[in-house]
Amino acid sequence: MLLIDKFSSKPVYEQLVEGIKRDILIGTFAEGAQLPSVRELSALLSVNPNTIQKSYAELIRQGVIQSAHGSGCFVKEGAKEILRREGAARLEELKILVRELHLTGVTQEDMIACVREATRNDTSEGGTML
Amino acid sequence: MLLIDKFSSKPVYEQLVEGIKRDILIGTFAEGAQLPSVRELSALLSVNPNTIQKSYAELIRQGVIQSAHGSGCFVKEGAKEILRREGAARLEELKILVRELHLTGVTQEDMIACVREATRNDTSEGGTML
DNA sequence: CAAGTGTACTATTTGATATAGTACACTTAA
DNA sequence: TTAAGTGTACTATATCAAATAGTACACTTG
Repeated sequence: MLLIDKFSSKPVYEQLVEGIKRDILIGTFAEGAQLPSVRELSALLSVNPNTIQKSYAELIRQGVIQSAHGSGCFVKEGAKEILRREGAARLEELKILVRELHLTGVTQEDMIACVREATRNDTSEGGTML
Repeated sequence: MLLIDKFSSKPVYEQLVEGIKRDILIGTFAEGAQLPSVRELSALLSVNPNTIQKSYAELIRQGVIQSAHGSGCFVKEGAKEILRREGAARLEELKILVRELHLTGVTQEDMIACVREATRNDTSEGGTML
């Protein structure tokens, strides 16, 4: 489900980090599962191996995955819980956006309706790539 | 109320554009009012004049302000209406963020509560700078 | 005329991003 | 033991956006 938007303003390595996190949350990559190797993912996405490695290093730094030197990278046990806490912290982002929209005249009702609609269980909506 | 975060990942000129828009919405800069001159704002914010000009040019492009060659830049009549329409279009951003947070386990209720709280008429909360 | 406006240049610097290529240490399975 | 596949660590290079610096010109206002 991993998809890279070559034309996005967001750096590729960042898209990868977010995409893999999403795939962990929705179960595409289960806890304990092995991730694609640096070279494999590089070839699959036509992205430089160094860029893939940078993404993996960032995920390791964040405690979401771990690497076993000669064997591969794996999703850490407890990764989903970490990502959930992270999401809770991002409520602040939501608050800021809501304040901005409110300034422009978007009503509370419109925004609540938007939240309701977005939290319907739509099975669609993409992961990242792979 | 204009504030520039020198360490933000967002470019200074972009912060300026957003900040001035916010100041127009909250009335710090009324429609028809004259904006600070390029050189004045440059000195005030310790930002290069070229950067200020880039921001003004962008605001002109968006139809929010207009310039009178030797006399200054002014907020266009109808600017607030333009910004309101823009805000309505940004509901899509809200939807995307809500979906992301929902994935991480943040509940619909939590987010609705967040919307309610953020749309309380708090007089605080800053503009941009100046 | 003088001071203050916007505007248009060119040049330079800086930092992040990404690519390219090579090399080494480790693990796993044949 | 060997070979192939892992992660990891380098150096070098290219590119691009962003920002600064400096200069110059046309216009408006008093």
